[in-house]
Amino acid sequence: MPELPEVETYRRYFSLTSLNQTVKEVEILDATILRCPNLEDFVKKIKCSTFIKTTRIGKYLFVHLYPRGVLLLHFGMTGDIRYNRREELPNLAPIITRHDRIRFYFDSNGVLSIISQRKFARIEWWPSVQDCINIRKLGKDALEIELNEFIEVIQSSTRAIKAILLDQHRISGLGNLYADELLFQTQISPLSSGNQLFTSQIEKLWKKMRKILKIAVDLAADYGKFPENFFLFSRKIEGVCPRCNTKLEKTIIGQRTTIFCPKCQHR
DNA sequence: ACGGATGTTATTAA
DNA sequence: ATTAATAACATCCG
Repeated sequence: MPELPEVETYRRYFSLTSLNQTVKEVEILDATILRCPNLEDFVKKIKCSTFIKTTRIGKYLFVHLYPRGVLLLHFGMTGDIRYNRREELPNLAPIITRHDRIRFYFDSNGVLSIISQRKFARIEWWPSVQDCINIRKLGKDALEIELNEFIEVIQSSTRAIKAILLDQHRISGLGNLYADELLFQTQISPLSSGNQLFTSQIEKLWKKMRKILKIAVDLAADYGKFPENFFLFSRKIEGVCPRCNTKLEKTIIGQRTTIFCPKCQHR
């Protein structure tokens, strides 16, 4: 679900289906994900706008509006988008549409639905992408950050490396699953302090991070198609290390369940 | 029935 | 300023 590769996949889907379309109506099925005090005001900003471009930074998808502003889509723990022709909607099974929260009806006969099962998603209007990044203090995207910046981010912190990787203010895009994947593939303990890692280890992390994310993006974040040596297939609390067969350990870092091999991933 | 889940934010405290 | 711990958000799944 929605870490960087998933959001990039949504972005591509959005671009293929909903770009250069003008919003005729905004349907609010559940306002929770808007976190917006004034729904009318929100609708007014979107209505009659055209979706002209998409940008993704980390787990955030931005949709540029003509004539003004951008729409931020964040999916939280669960979420998706789905495009239909208007006449298809009534015929869709309830299990498909059950968690649709917001719908954009275009002046073509298309409809884009924003799905959020747990309502942890957020949709916000911003004047520009940069305003949003500045105010939310969003870190560089995991596929954009350069090696020297990455080294600086890691080495300037005493925190556990896993907590740094998950901190969207430092690097944006990695979530719990990919952070564990990355640390396993680089054989680095999630408990290692950032400032205690060797530069060579951080360089390895950076290269592997790019590699893993690119593979995932190329496979449209479809786990079923991932290389079979990926850690996520072994990442279970009762699991064993695919490399050495040692029982995997579980701990909590950065408020998130962390699973790693105590033998392969040295501190 | 209860605990946990791929995410973020506010609050509080050290 | 940085870090860490905790709760909250809302729902589904096993």
